[in-house]
Amino acid sequence: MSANTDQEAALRIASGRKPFVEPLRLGERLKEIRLANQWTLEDVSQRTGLARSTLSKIENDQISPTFTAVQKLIGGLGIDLPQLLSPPKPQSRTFGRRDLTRTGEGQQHPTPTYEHELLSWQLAQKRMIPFKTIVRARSFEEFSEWVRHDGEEFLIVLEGTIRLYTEFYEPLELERGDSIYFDSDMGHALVSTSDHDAVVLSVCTRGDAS
Amino acid sequence: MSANTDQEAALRIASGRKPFVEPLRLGERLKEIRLANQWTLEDVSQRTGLARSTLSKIENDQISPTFTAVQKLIGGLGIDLPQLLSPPKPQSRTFGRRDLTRTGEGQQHPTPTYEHELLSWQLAQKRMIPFKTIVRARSFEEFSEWVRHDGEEFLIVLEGTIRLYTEFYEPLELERGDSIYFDSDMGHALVSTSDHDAVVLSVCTRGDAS
DNA sequence: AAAATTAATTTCCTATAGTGAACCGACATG
DNA sequence: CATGTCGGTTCACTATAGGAAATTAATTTT
Repeated sequence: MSANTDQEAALRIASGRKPFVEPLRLGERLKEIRLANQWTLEDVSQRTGLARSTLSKIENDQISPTFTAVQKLIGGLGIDLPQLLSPPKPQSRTFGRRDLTRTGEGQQHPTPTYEHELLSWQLAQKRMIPFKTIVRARSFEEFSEWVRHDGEEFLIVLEGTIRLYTEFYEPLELERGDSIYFDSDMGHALVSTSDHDAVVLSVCTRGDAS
Repeated sequence: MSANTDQEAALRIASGRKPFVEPLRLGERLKEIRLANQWTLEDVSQRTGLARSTLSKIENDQISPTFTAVQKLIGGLGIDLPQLLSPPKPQSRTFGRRDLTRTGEGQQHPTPTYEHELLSWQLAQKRMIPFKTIVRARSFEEFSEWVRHDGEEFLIVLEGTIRLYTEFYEPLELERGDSIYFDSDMGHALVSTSDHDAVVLSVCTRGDAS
């Protein structure tokens, strides 16, 4: 009866997947905030304009609130989203999260020029995004635009050799084992200079605020 | 026809409340992100598991996505909530940093059990610390204490096979190509289970305090 | 202890989010 | 120009979130 957790769990089991600490317990957190302020469901209902029953169901993970409902919550309770989402009790941690990804079991994201495989994708709230990329492109001309995203990126060549183009600099030839660290809001692009496709591992930082 | 603004406004007036929450146009922002990456609705559908039609309606503020839908969005697009909610960023820097490290040219830090090679060590002010480690240890007994440090760690096996011990969990056997992401304040330790030394690549987050 | 009070849950119904399929331009290609 | 096909919107339908009221659980009152 829990909102979407069952089917997801089923999926996870079906696909032989493991641990995963993921879905941030929004309901739990809401209840925590409510109790901390000694509010009753009725109080919160007054403040947010949501029905008591609805609030109860949200707290018990029986429904997944619509985004407008979430907005009413944060508006009515005078909190902000990160507060509502941040997992309860960040300080006194008595456990740790971990998420294993076996070779080839990442989340695949194919594009014409690259083939990305997102690693550790089952773990939410990460500060880094790791992924493997198969580099198909063979010439710079295949790109219409620079790749560009906030933050920093670390990259190491796992297979083959590549040429890394970056804005403001000369292209670099990277061989297997070579690595590079750069500001990823600087335009960049990769091509394989091997006869076969090259494989690189990247780790990006993720914009914070939480 | 707009997803929630009308009723919310009415409510606010009726209850004499002040508008805390900016009426953040989630749909608009989503479309922005989608176009910035040159994704079609179909692409996003693939990544998130949401229907094309649903995405279209979200973008046009015809529906208010359920929170599980929002989670699928941020999961599938590899972004986080603040990013999805905050309006576009001022951008365009006029330079960028980069630091190349050729194979074996990192800064060496030998210890009895591990041999660390710090990568991109010439670049200061990084948000991530990448390094290669040659794992010499062959049994858990060689450790007197858990390794433990603030933040998060991503690790992938480059050569050989290892066993990863972590607090709170069972040990894991990792083969070449397998990777794992974990909270590094949770105690952890590595041993090689190959006949030769194993090599792993790690990336740690850096505490913003230091 | 029964009755009254208060807070959370559950029920049952309605409103709406989510889906697949059909539908529309806008561009190709023959 | 017919004929694809590609990206997006709309439609008809199903699944589920949200609300009003009944139910349950726990306290307090008399």
